[in-house]
Amino acid sequence: MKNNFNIKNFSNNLISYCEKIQIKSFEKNEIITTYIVNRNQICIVLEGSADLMRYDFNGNQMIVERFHQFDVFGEIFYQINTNNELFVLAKEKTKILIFNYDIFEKKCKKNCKFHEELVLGLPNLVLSKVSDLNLRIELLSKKTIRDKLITYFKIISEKNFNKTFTLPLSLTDLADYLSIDRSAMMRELKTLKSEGFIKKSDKNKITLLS
Amino acid sequence: MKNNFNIKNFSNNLISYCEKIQIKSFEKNEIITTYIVNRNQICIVLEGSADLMRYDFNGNQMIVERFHQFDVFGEIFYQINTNNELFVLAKEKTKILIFNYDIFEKKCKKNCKFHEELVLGLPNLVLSKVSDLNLRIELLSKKTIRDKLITYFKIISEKNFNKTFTLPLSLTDLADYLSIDRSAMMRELKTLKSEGFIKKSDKNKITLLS
DNA sequence: ATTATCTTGTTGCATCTGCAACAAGAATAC
DNA sequence: GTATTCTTGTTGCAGATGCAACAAGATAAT
Repeated sequence: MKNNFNIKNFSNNLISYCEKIQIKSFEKNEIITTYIVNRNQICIVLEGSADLMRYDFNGNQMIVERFHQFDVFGEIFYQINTNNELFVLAKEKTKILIFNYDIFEKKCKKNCKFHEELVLGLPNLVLSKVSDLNLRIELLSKKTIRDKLITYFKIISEKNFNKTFTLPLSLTDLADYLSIDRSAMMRELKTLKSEGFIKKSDKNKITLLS
Repeated sequence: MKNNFNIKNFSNNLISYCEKIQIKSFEKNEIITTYIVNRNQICIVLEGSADLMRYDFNGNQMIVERFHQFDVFGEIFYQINTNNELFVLAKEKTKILIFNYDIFEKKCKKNCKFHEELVLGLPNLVLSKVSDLNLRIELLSKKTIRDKLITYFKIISEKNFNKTFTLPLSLTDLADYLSIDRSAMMRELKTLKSEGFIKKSDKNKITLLS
């Protein structure tokens, strides 16, 4: 976006550690962090993926949010405590960049370039996080499954500059993302297909026709 | 939150203008900004309120987001262009702080304190924006109107440290915020009342009983 | 003071959607 | 190579929800 910070290069070039920034590795199903203790912690996924999980008041466990490479997360983004237990679970072997929000205010002793780059680069990551959240809100705000799907497909299609595209999510995950029942989604998908709005080749390859 | 930047004091003390930061006033129904031209513009509501509006593909106009005092907005938060025309409309007499994202990189000529404070303070505003968005996503993700309402009430109640609270929104606006049909919401409200989950005195005063 | 507008409140109805339950194919683990 | 898990696909059904339409009270505008 606006400046040329690139988290990928950044993490690749990370040789000499900054004392305020850690990189930790997690095995599948390990807890990366809980959202009770680490109020000011910010994390960035370097490799792998993780789920933010909640035990809600009925005791069911659900996925609140999914984090993939270069996503930013942390309790600092969840100021309002809904009394739910939130924690982040590694979905696979995962590498996480961990630091505290105070890196904005306090320079590290070495005054390292690494630290400085992160401070400059983080805003962009947060901005793109906001964008993602806004996008999801747009989708969740649509009242029907049909509208959710059509809007989602349009966006993916525009992103790929192509009417035909492979979904970046499994259909199961897509239903979760749109917060709709999977079977109801499959039904609507079938209707959209039969009405000629979309074509569905393979499993997750879709062509917008309208 | 983490540092003691306070946008309220900040804007009150704004006497000598920074060349990179503007304050503009708008009358009711004036267009504050469009989301086509001003890609890197960031705005903060100082007084009044405004709506982010969209003309969607069916031609209907709808409110995408509502901004109140000290809310941050701008096209920069909407990276993915859905080909919709987005613009921000003043709902009343409104005062807006306007600047460009590049204030992060480029200091102004005067090197003024004002500029510096904003750069330090903006991250907090954005973080609380992210919090708000996450909260809304949590609500929108609930599958039933009942769950949306109960979760919303719990949050407001916890925020106010009180089982009894006055809704910060009109019921009409609440339905919009939760993206549900108002009449269906009224129906559910009545059910919740009759089942003893809530008490509803006045119009917008609610007591959680469960 | 009198409109005009906005908000709350209600109902009937059609249909959309979640849920449960199941089956088959694909991918992964051991 | 076989078992296990995950994903896609399908259906019936009951209940939830959106929509349309209306009425009355509250606010705001002139």
